[in-house]
Amino acid sequence: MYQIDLLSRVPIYEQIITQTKKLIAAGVLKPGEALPSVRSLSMSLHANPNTVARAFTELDREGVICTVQGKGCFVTEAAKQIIKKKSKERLSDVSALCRELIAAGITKDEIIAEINKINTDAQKKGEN
Amino acid sequence: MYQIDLLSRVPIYEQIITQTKKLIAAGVLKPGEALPSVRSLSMSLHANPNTVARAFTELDREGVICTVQGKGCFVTEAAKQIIKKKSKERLSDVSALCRELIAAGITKDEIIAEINKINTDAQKKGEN
Amino acid sequence: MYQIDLLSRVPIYEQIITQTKKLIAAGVLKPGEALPSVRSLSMSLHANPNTVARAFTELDREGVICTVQGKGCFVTEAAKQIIKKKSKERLSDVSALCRELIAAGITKDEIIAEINKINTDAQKKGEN
Amino acid sequence: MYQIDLLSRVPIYEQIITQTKKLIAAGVLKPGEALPSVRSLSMSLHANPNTVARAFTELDREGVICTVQGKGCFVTEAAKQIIKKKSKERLSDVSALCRELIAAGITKDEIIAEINKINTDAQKKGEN
DNA sequence: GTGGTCTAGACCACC
DNA sequence: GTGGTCTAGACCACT
Repeated sequence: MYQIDLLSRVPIYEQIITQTKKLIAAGVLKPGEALPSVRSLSMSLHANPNTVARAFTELDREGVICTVQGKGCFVTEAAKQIIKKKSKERLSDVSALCRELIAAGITKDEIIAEINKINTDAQKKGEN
Repeated sequence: MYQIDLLSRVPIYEQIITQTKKLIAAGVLKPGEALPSVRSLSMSLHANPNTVARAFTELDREGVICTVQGKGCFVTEAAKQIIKKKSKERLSDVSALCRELIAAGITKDEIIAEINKINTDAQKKGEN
Repeated sequence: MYQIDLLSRVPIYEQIITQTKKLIAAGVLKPGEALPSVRSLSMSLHANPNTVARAFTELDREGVICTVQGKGCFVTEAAKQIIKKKSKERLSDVSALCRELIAAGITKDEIIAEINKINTDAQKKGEN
Repeated sequence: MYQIDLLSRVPIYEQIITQTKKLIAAGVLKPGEALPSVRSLSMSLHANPNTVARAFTELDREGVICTVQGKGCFVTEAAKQIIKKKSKERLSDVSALCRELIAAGITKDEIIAEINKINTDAQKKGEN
């Protein structure tokens, strides 16, 4: 289910957070459904249980999942909504990155052309 | 000349690299021209000379500046070209970031609208 | 494992880079294997952790090792290949040095004789 | 007469020393002949007079030239001989460099092939 | 004056 | 535990 790159410079716990959100946004993990346990996930990802736990703690803090002592973690009803809202805030990251490229001589058109290359299949998956 | 945020989570040396490239791309620093000395820049930025030196070393390695022992660091003739080329490679970062947002339910149009907003700002700034 | 001359005019970090490559080329450090940690190596070499870290950063940049945050540095699969390729580029250094000696009156034969002397030593050492 | 690369990582004073020796070995500068003055050479090389003076001081120390106060610097009778002797000592540098390459997987034959590529014209020039 | 290297020791993020 | 960043201040080589 999860695709983690243990060698990436992106922290593993962050990759788990991103992947989990992607799975929820895509409808693979539905509200009320249980996430894999920390122990099983850490084993299948060859990651440290602490690392997985850290990711889940963060997702819980964001309200995307809720942790039930002794039972596991479950996707909240509001998960998709929260994820979309958080993502909207990240439009400023896109903005900042593009500003930088534009300052370096890349044109607006080149950037937009790159974005238009993105497979629209992804849009279908993400649709509410 | 430089605008550094000492409290940012972005490493200072990286900010110096980015800023320098921006100054070169904007034509503030021209080919053949000397950069501020490591010592003077470190003082004006309230940063450590080592931190500035690290940034300059990296810029030298990229071919954007050329270091001359005992004389200083100078913008290379190919600097602008190298900066643009490096930036083009980063279009994939934009793509990856946008894919992520799209997967979370943001539409391409929202992203492109955001970029169009930026662009008009950048055009004004680019007139310096 | 490492043999560093702290008094040499060759920078310590460069000696560490060279030594590490030598250890990999000789098969002492194998692909996938972990290098000594920055801290442990710096202690055993009586060098500063920063100096060792600088060497490892450079080796990572060259693709010879791969750094994993919180876990350590590991020899890459392509390490030997990269090392050999980099060394081939340095054949021009040999050429330049020899040209200089030839210009000063040393004959090619004297140089080649010197190299043949080395080679037999190296073959013995290479059996480790 | 001199060909100096002001941007090279090789110190300028060292380049001047090497070039001077090369000119003497090639017979362009003959024993008893005067070298260009520090002032004129520094101007033609766009180098600092101190830098040229440092090179000449070193050449004087080695016995390759002799400095006559108020008259200039002159090639000594023993110059060629001294240069050749010094160069012979540098065969160990070739040795060290080659050892390194061999340790990295380059073969003796590859190195010798590279050396044989060197234009033998250079040998004629260097001949006593 | 310039940049290059190194040390000592700190703090952070990640696993 | 690991590596990444930064500071403070030193010493050296080069111009």
